[in-house]
This record gives sequence, structure tokens and C-alpha cells, in this order.
Amino acid sequence: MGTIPEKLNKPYDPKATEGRIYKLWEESGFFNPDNLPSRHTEPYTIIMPPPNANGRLHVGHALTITLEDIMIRYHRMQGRKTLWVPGADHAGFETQTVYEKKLEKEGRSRFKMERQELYDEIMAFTLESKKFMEDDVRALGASCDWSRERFTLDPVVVREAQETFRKLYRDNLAYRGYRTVNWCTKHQTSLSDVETENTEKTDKLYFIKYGPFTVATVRPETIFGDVAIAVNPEDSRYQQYIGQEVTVQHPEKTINLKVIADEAVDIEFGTGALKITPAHDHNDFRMSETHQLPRIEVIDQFGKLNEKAGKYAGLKIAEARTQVVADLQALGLIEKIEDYAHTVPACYKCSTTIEPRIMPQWFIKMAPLAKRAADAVREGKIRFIPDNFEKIFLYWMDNTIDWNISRQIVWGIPIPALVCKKCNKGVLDDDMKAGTSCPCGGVFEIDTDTFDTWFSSGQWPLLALGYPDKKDLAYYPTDVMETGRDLIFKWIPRMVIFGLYLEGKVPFHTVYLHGMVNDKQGKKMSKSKGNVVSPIELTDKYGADALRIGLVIGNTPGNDISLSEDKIKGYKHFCNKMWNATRFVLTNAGDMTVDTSHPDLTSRDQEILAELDTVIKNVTTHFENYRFHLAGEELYHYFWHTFADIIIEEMKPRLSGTDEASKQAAAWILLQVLATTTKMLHPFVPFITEELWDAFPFHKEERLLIIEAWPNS
RNA sequence: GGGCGAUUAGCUCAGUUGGUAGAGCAACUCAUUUACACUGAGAAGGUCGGGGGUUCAAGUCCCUCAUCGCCCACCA
Repeated sequence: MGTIPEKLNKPYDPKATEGRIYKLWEESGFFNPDNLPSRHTEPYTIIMPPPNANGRLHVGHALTITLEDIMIRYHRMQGRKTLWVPGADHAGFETQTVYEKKLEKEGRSRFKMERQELYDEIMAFTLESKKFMEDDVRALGASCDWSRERFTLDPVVVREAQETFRKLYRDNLAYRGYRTVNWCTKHQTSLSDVETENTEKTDKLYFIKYGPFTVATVRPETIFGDVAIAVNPEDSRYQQYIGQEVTVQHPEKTINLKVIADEAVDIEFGTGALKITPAHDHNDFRMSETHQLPRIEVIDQFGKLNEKAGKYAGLKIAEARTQVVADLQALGLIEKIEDYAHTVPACYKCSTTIEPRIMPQWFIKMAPLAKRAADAVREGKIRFIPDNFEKIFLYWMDNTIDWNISRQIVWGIPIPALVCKKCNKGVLDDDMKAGTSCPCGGVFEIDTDTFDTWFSSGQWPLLALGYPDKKDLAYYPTDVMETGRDLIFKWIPRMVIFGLYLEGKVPFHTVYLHGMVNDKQGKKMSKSKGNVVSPIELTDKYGADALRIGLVIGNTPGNDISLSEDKIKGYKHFCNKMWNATRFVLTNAGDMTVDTSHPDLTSRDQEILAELDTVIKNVTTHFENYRFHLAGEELYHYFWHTFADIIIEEMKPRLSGTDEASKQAAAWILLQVLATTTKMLHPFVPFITEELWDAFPFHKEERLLIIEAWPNS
């Protein structure tokens, strides 16, 4: 009998342990690959998707942190030179909307503030919130290198993101465009396509008598911006009108419209005749390009009709629609009104219906960049887990449209450009001084717009490694990008594109996408439903280890999981089991050592060791194939139902017997199995395993489990 | 309109190359004989959505149908 380490006499207390252990790890320096022992040579790198610095972590972040920490800890034990770069995201539009809500509560508005004043306030708010976010990351046990942490508004990041824009401009891949963009009338900014979400809506479909035609439209209030009527060139009903001008009746006057033929018009829908309003519809805009049609704006940035709408000027869209319809009805021009269910794009933050609006903006020419990215994936340079995301990625890449990167918000990286408000020309700010005259007679002014957040985030794998500084580029390309499956369009493609564009290499060889974390009934968590589970509350209650293993077991890549508090509680019991089994073994194994053979093993002992080898082999294979849920489950099952239930119980008579050799062998076997499983469980439950490891008797010198070697089978 | 995923125990979900169905919770029974009352142990519970096919063997592969969910999309 050895002596039981004092601390094992008390039950495991995560609260008293986790902070202390984390501090021990941080002080050891092993989160930083530069400090790892010499056996760690080949780099293994993960760039942490930088959590938004505008609040606490949610449970989706907890899953990200857990999965990445599992990969990092496993590979660190495997002898890789592991680097996990943490970050904090200023999250442009996201944070600005959070801050606007705060302002609203205080009875203030960003539209009444100076730009700099607003920027400074959001910066102060973000830097304050960032600390809480970082504390949460630590609480989950993330073994990331804090000495390399980066914030997406660090001066060096801002500088390099702007430099990338200049490079794109000079390569003719960034240009000043003037076309319809997605406009949010509430937030007063344009949005890219991935920042809108399609929402089901039932509107009225109005059939309006329009000269010799009847046109079907859901937007009668835009008739003042109509410049043509379009029909399908194959439509036999309308052949005689194609190329002609027809006179149509508006409430206050009659106007003449050209009739054009375009393939895009669906013969079957409505009447097959379509009114064309290029300034307020993406399709119509495209037709205005092919048919050289004028563009008449009738709705302003606040969603109100302008002077072009005559007596309706100043009315909001909905009011104008009602009145225009009433007036048309009075004139006998409404043939019929039908209910019409369709999907319309809405602002993904406030659900306000997107207003297509013509604006001068900076665009990225996507086709050549996307092709290169798609080719890299087709050549197998990036593996998706699960692999069906490859198809989704390629579909998006093959169908991408030019990317609007201008945002009319202050919270972001300024676009380093000058623009002429008269002719909408744009130039780089280092090619010309503000105030220079434009050939058109206007003046070049500083562009007050900021970049779409994903413009800088897309460069993150490089920027997080200090690009273009070469020091850490040995860690590029990184190994795995692990993030939520909702970022398959928003983020992953941009990173592949910029990685190839700036460095000529894909930024990672593997993309691992996890599903969404839903509540225990499988419903999406949302504040309004009140079913949001806080990871930090769960950590406080059950310990970070229980949360971590509960998030991973039963969770397959790409599929959503349902998280219930009861499940986490169940895995706390597992931690309890580990604690007590270790206490029992260490009580009996005293001052033994492992890693050497023992002379008195029975054939049953040999069998146990062989079985353990199989477990090592299975678990290792699962790890290598990103099957963390199976690795965790196998370990859980083996530890509880083989080691604790069978092996320990079998050894009890030998341990209390009088045959000293058999007793020694039994204790040795138990210690051997325990040490091995403790190592393998470490990536999943790092706190309790590190704490237990400290109580093992064979430490010749102080040695942390975090850098122990992964068991060989 | 396209694409993808799911359907397995009462609930939420696992089941890696085809080879005797698993976990957590809930419900049931027992236990405080020195690892575990911050519980532990045990037993119970499933014709794996329907139908067809391949195979010695199918939850797993193929076809088909049904239901649910998600994503994408310029039919106004």
C-alpha cells in the first residue's frame, strides 16, 4: 500500500481546480510552440476563428474551442510543434448593431453622433467586452498561445488589410462599381448577398393595366421608376409590340415606355409582361445594362419616395403602395389582386426587407479569384469534413457574383480610397491627395466607407500569423480550419481566395465544420425564445471537462446537436468515476512505475494489456480521422465498463491477498491501464486529468500531462 | 425550382471499412460489505420510417416512396 495523495481524499472540485491548472499551463509556457521540448519539431497549426469581442461566449463558441483544443492537445502529445493562435474579432456590422441597440436603450442614435465619437465609444466598449470573452476562452481550457493573440483592428492588421485592397486595385480585381446593392433602410448600409437572408412573405400581386399590356407586380409604388416593359422574345402574344413604344397610364399622367424582349422573362408567370424598374430591382438593373435603359431612382435611402413620384413624394414604401393602388383602382387600372407567397431578402440582423438601390461601391471581381480557389479544391488541396461540404463550396464558387465590400458604417477598417461624388470614380488614397480635382469637374474626397468585415476576416489565417512578417509563416499553410457550418459561404471561401491570392497557397488542408448547437428539443437557441444555454453557467455548475466531453460525444461533424443540461450532468458523473478509480488505483499502486515490463504477469494480465493496445489503436485511428465523438465514446466506455467495472473488480482479491508477487503484478497492471487511459482522455477532459496526473507516484521530476507522449500501441 | 441532411429505446442522439444494436436523460429494482451518496450496481426497453434489390450476412450498399428539417436561387 502506498500513500494516497492528500488531495484525492476530497471529492473533485472543478471550481477550485480549473483556474489553478490553467495558470500552471500558462506559466509552463507550453501553449507557445517556441517553448516545447525538442522532440516537438513538425508544426501543427490551427487559427482560432476569432470570437466576436462584443460579448460573452455562446455555446457554439464552446464547441469550437473544445474541438480545436482536442486537436491541439492530441497533436502536442504526438510530438507536433503545436500552435493555436487566438484572436478577437471587432466584427464590424455585428458589433455596430449591438452597440446601436445599447444606444437606443439610452435614447441615443448613431445618426446624431460624430463619426469619431461613435468609433471611440464602440472601441472602448469592445475592448472592455474583449476581456470577458478571453476569460471565457480560458475557462474552457483552451491551450492557445496568448502571446500571439491578435485583434482584428490591431494597427498591423488594419495596415495589411488595406494593403491587400491596394494590391487588388492595382491588379484590376477591385473596382468602383455603380449598380444596385442590398440596402438596409434601418441600418443605413449596403450588405453583401451572404449578409441577407431569404424570408417567406405573402404579398399582394397586382395585375395592372399598362397600355396594351397587363403587368403583374408586387411593387406598384415603383411605377414612377419604370423605363420599359419586357416580354420574352418567344412569346407569341406580344410579338407585334417588341421594339415599339407604348403609352401607359400613371395616376397623374401618361408616359411612353419602350417594349423590350429578354430571355429572362418567364412566359408562364403572371401575364408574361414585366415592368422594368432598373433602380430598384437587381434583375431589372441587369436588363438595363443589356438594353441600355435609363435608371430612374424613386426611393431614397430611408425607404421613402422622392420627388420623381409626384404627389407621393415623402411617403414610406408601404403607404405609397396603398395610395398608388387606390388611385389606380379609381382609374380602373387594377385588373385583379392575388395573394402571392414568395421569398424576399431581408437584413440578417433586423429582418428589414432589403431595398435594392443603386449606389457607387467598391467591388471585388470574383470570377478569376473564385476559379483559382475552386481549382485548388478540385485538385484535392483542401479536404472537407464532412465531405459533402465540398460540393456546397464548389457550387457557390462556380456561381459567385462580384462582392460588394463597401459598408456605410464607422466600425471597421477604412477603405484607403478617394472618391468623386460627382462621377463616382474612385482611386487609391496613396495615388492622389484629397481635394484634388476630378476631370469631371468634381473633387476627390476621402471615402468614408469601411470594409465588409469578411474582407479582413478572409485574410485572417495570414494576418493572424503576422503576415507579411516571415517569422511565423513557417506555420503557414495551417492544418485545420474548424468552424460552424454556417460559415461555409461567409468565411471559408474568402480565406481560400485570399490565401491563394496573397501567398499562393491554400490557407489550410482541412476544413472541419461542426453543426449548430440547439436546445435539448433540437430547437435553435435564441434570446427571444429564452432557450439559450450559457457555456459559462454550465462550466460553473458541472466543470469545464463535463461540458467539453458532453459537447463532443454524440456529435458528428456537420450535423446539429441538441444540448441538454442533463447530458452535461451525466458526463460530470464520468469525471467522478475517473476521480474515484484513480484514487483506488493510486492507493494500491503506491510508488510503482510504469513504462517498464513486469516479471509476474498472468496470462489474464497479458490479455488486459493486449486489449488496452486495441483501445489505443482504435482511439488513435479515430483521432487521425477526425472522429472525435467515437474516440471519446470508446474511451468513456472502456474506462467505465471495462477498466472500472471489470478489471478493477477482478484485481481486488489479488490486491488484498497474501501472494506478494501477484499483488504487485495486479497493482502494476492497474497503474499501467490507468496511466494510459488518463493520457488518452486528456484532450477531452484536460483539467481533471492534469490534476490526477500530478498525484501519480512515478514522477521523477515535475512533469505536466499536457506534454506527455501519446501512448503507443 | 435546385441541393443537402435526417428518420434507430419514452426523449435527445451515436453506430469508422457490411459481421450478435449503443450512450445520456426519464422510468423500474436493488445497494451504504474500505474507489465512487457530488452516488453505485442491475435488469428492462428497439420487426433501426415504408417497400424493393445486392450479399452467406444490411441500421450500414443500391433503387423507390413518405415525412421532417436546413441551405441556395434574379418567376416580377
